[in-house]
Amino acid sequence: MTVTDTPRTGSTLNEAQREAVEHGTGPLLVLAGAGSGKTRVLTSRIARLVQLGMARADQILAVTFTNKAAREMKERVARQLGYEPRGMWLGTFHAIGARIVRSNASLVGRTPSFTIYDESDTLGVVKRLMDRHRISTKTYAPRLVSATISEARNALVSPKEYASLALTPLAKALAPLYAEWDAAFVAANAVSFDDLLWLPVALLTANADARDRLQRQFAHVLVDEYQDTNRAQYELIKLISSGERNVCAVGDDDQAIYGWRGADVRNILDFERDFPAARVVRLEENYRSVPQVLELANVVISENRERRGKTLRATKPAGEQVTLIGALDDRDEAEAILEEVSGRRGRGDISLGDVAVLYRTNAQSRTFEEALRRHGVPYRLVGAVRFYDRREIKDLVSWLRLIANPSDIEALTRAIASPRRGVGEATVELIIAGAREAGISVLDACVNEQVIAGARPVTKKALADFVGIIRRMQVIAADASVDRLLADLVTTIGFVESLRSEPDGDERIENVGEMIRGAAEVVIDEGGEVGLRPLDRFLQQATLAAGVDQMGPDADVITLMTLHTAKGLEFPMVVIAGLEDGLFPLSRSFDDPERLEEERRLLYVGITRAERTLVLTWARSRRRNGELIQSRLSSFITPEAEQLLAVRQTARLRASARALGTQRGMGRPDSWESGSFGADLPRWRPDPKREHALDVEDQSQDTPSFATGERVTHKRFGSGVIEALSGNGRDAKVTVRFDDAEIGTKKLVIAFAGLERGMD
DNA sequence: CTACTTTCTATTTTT
DNA sequence: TAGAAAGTAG
Repeated sequence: MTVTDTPRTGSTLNEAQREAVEHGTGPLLVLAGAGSGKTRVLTSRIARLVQLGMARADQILAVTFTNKAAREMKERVARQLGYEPRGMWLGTFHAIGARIVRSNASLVGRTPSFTIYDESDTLGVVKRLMDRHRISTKTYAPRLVSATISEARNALVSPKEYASLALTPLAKALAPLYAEWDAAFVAANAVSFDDLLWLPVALLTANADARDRLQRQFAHVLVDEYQDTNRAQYELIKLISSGERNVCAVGDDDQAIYGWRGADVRNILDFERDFPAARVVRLEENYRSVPQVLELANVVISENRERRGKTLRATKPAGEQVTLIGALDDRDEAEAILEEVSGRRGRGDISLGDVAVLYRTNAQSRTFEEALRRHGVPYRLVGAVRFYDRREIKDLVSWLRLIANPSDIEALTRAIASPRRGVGEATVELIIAGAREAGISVLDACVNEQVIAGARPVTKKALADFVGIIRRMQVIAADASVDRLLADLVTTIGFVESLRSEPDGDERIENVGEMIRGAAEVVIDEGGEVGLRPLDRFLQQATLAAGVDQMGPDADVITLMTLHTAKGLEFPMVVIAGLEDGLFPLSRSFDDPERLEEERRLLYVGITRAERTLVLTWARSRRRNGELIQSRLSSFITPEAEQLLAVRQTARLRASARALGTQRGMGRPDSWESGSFGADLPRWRPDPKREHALDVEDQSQDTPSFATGERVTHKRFGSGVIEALSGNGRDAKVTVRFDDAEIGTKKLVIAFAGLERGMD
């Protein structure tokens, strides 16, 4: 597998690419269509700046979204220069943010050994805050609370502003909680993901010295995937670059897929307004995909209204037509995909390593995994379960975190319970509250007589032992390597023994070994940052490295991943599965045009990953959350799009449709009976409005037929959108999300609900 | 305090 | 369906 945008035209740049690379000073926006060589432009530009002496390496800041993209850029710059530049700041937004926070730690109330809290740690903070504010987790789900505050942070809304803007009951309830947000994190000497952006922005806004220093340091700022920047990221870039104004932003508004995380496409749409006199360069020549793929991509994305407008031009010769396969259910879909792959493999067209199966939700991967395992086809699943998310690994990381940062509350609650040592929830809460009141670290609180006065002697003993181990490890951590430290730790706490008695114990023990080995191999890239223990670097690396980054070396195996994860990658053969209304696009986006457009961009991203072969699939019924739901082909496949496709259906879908037809005496066009396998299959045009299988059954039962995404009206609940269908005949049910938020989502038996089509 | 059972509920994407 | 939360027994 290869990564991103490598033009196959040799070493020369095309005219637009050269214009971008050779642009001198002042703001530059590169609108780079998929596969148009944007990484190449970025790296060539950096190399050129350095080579021509326009900037020293340490005067360049280059920001990406993923570690993988950062690593890729680093390698390619080095290759083009012929040596590895020293002192360049090249990393993800979050890594750069962490660096800024660390070098100004005391200004934001932290020490340089602060912990970066991941999502679940942050959720722990939220739960504790909710508890303290007497907000029931039943009224507001902690996840919702966490997401709401995250949204505010990413939009740079301070607790004060939030309180004054609070209108909804949720916002009003949350305002006092958000007011204590910073204190809670300061107490734990921790920082959330969002705060890795928020704190640098706050710091650079308030502190002119720090701002001047960074502005003077960076003569050139380059930003990759600019369309996915959120408010905080945008502001950070502006703050750092307003000195020299040499900003080069590269992105593609058609590939903006992170709106749900606060990204704002307007950042790229309004670039010229934000950076006056900006030069804009468009890269529209695609070096990646066959024209058939690009044509489909163009047709699909042309439905979107909010875009700068750009059409990909193919440079490759014509290839294979894009295929659309309808399947009976998700298992049938997986089998069909395997057939497509093995057929082409048998002909020698592709190898397994050339194939990626992309899907909307992680849950879909299971069916594929089962099918692949059944057939003994090797695969790799990217991104779903991160190594560091495994329980045993998280436990060990918690120990390490507590060694590095004795104030880390979330780490303490985890580490103290693994292995079990007779200290329970009640005692832990006592310690946390005590630490807060006394203004001491949670670790110190464990052995503070006042704090643990109420605990039983056995518990006190257990606590003393626990603290003793951590203190001993702290001494070791001062200069030992992380793998040494880990090995010592694992022995001291008898971790392996404690795992042995558990289910899957062997696998977990195996993972522990892998972690120790991994720690030994972690290349600590100092990047000019000094004065930190190996432990601190290791921990940051562990939390900021996501699934994609752990993608192993190329192997001849099928790759499974979500469409989001696939951004920036390319494969000779791509399968996009689950093209059904309600799944892709997800039902939640049906009534929000902006969300729907984002979903469509996601499909565009998926399509443009394919170099030669693209297969789209959908299943008429699918198991979701333990229930069989019926769907129709995604409305993203418009009639115009469908004209570009070779449409087929699996044998099982045909068989079932025919059976239904005869059984119920429903006639079908003759074309259904012709052909049996392969490319000469009859064309079955699934009319998005009418003919899908559920209709056939339902009509015979005299119950009205509905489809996901359809608008309906209920006598009492008003109008809403159908999210899912389940059961059949008399038991057929619909899940309807009503417009009235108070009513929410309800599951109704069609036969009794008296639903009417459309709005009232 | 822990280990077990039962109940509930919520389902997107991730740095 | 699976994972978390709540409840129960020892």
